[in-house]
Amino acid sequence: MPDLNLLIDGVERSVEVGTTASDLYAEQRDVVAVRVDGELRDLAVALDGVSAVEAVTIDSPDGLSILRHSAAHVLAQAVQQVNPDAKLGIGPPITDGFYYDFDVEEPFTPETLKALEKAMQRIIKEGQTFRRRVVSDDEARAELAAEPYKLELIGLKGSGADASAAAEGAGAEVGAGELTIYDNLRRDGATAWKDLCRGPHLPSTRLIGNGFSLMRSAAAYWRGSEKNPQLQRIYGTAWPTKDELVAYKERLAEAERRDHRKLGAEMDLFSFPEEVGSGLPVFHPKGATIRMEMEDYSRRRHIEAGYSFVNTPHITKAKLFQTSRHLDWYAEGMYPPMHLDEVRDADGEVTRAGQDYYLKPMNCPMHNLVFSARGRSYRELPLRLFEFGHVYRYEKSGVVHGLTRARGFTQDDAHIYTTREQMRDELASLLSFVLDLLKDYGLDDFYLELSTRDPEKSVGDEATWDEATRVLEEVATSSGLELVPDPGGAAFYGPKISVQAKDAIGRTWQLSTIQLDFFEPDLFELEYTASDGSRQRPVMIHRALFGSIERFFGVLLEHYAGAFPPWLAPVQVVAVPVAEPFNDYLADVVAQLRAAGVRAEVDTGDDRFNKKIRTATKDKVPFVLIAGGEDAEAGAVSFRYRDGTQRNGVPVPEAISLITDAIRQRVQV
RNA sequence: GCCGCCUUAGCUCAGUCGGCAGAGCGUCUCACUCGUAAUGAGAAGGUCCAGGGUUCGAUUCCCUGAGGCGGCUCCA
Repeated sequence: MPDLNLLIDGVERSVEVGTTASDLYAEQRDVVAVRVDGELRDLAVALDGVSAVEAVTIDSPDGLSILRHSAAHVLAQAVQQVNPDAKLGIGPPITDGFYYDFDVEEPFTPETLKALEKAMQRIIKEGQTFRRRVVSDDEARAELAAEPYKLELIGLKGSGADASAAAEGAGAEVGAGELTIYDNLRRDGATAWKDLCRGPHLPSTRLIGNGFSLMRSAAAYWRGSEKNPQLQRIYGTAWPTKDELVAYKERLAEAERRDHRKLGAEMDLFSFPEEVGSGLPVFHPKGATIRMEMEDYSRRRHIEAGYSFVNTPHITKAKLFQTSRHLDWYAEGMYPPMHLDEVRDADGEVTRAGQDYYLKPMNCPMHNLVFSARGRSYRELPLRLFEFGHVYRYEKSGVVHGLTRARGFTQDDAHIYTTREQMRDELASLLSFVLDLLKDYGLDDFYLELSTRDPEKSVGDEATWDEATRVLEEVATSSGLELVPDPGGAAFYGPKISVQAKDAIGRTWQLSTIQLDFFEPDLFELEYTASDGSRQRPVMIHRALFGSIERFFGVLLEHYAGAFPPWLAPVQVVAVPVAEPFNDYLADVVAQLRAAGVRAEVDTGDDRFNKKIRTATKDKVPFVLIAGGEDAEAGAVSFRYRDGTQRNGVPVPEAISLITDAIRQRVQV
């Protein structure tokens, strides 16, 4: 009696009434769930009344999320096994893994994580099944009376609010439609554990197998607000196979090897002296050399693109940041003021009022003052003011992170003043300028993000925001790159496009930002004289390309894993004599290289030849030049590259032009 | 800022159940050293993050602070 007709993986078929998806895919072990009429469901779902069903395999994005979400449930079961007093928060899948939040008396330790992993292993081996059960709000409240956080989630859902908006990850618990509880059933049918959950889940815990691992514990605010209590979060990862787990851990290890903080110390590039202060880097000679090259090339390109260079102080009176509204909006992100010039008499009475000076967190107010230093004509626009401007932001102590989140850093900051008519063309050419320049530093995989207005945190009228947003969107779209929306991500004064770049190991970094600003020109009453003699207000574009030089330095350091292309490498050539008698021969070659502007050194130390090769290789020097008797007699040198390949007997003049060409063309070797 | 962990030689890390502090690498010295990733020997190097407390005695235990790490919140 084949009386159900439906599309199965796109093929029209007939099945008996009462057939479930797991009947359908009984032979396919990698199918862990199904999409019925577009909705993800457990394999146990009956197909009555269904018009289309598709398999969800464990290695698909949906399948991986289901695997990880089920692993989170197993973790929670394990935690409550070990500690029955632990209260459950939420436990969603995330990129590469999952987490689960718990309210517990004592935070988790690495030892408890190990014990929990063992407990999870036992649950997995039991082969528990996940059973979905629809409950009413009241039933759920009764069953979960001992779980205060779950009750709160039920309340949120009841209030009609979007649960996923109310708490990141909460959507995985209560979803939008009916409320469901998932029971974990032992093989004898007994309920081992249960959790409020939208599902779907794996058919059996066995599928989590050997591919999971608990990674770390940390505190996290309940429902993501620092006003709420902190729960203890356990992060884990889960993969369909052990091999994939191992590969994932290897990716993490590779990222750790490339960590710019580690490479920065190893390669003697920069440090954060405790005596200076948290988040305030100092650059050592080699690091400063890389910076210099980064900046010099950028300067040259900016000159070619018609920018004017300015220089402004690091510190200014409070008035300037009152005008710019920074003190209204970001005072807590700024270093506290220095109160200067106050005079008191013998009684301690103020006889001359002092005033507050602030370290600058942004350069734009200063650049506005350059604009308004004299009358401006439409003929000067677009006026592009550029500065490597050092700024200071008082980042919270817990967020400071190497060069990527520092308290003092240098923006490659430009402010472009245009007419409204010029704005669109200027933005389009600006975006291609930005992308071209980033490519020259070795990054070439980009996407764009469009950050739009946050009504809670913005100045100005909606119509102006709409216009600005529309123009940015058009420019971004016409670049042909992928455009990802970032609603509410804009600064208070205008929407922005940000360029996200992927590095050598696939991580994305937010680099350049291009920000439209219709409001600061008002605040500073900026004006130019138009062709008809009227006074007009310019539009302002904020633009940082590296974002911060320090941060971009860190990104490049990790991207290249320290092996910079020759033009950026702090030491471009190390000359290694085969034995001491050839020191002078190589000193002469190095002198010629230096005369050609190459950063070259001879290793005249006491180490033996092989050790010198090893040292140069570990220092990631792009060109190692070797000479012994053969080379010296032929007036030649031999190249050894970082990967161990050789090019022997190259005549010195040819070697020099080979090196200088590679530097000039900014190629990697 | 919040939670947890950490801070010992220039670097990476041992160690001391409270009793004069250790290794490898690096540095320095001497000898050795002619073809592509570690020659050997010796030496120097420490307020065991800082301040306070407990103790006959603190690098070790307790408190406070600084700095770092992993998250959370934040990131103009």
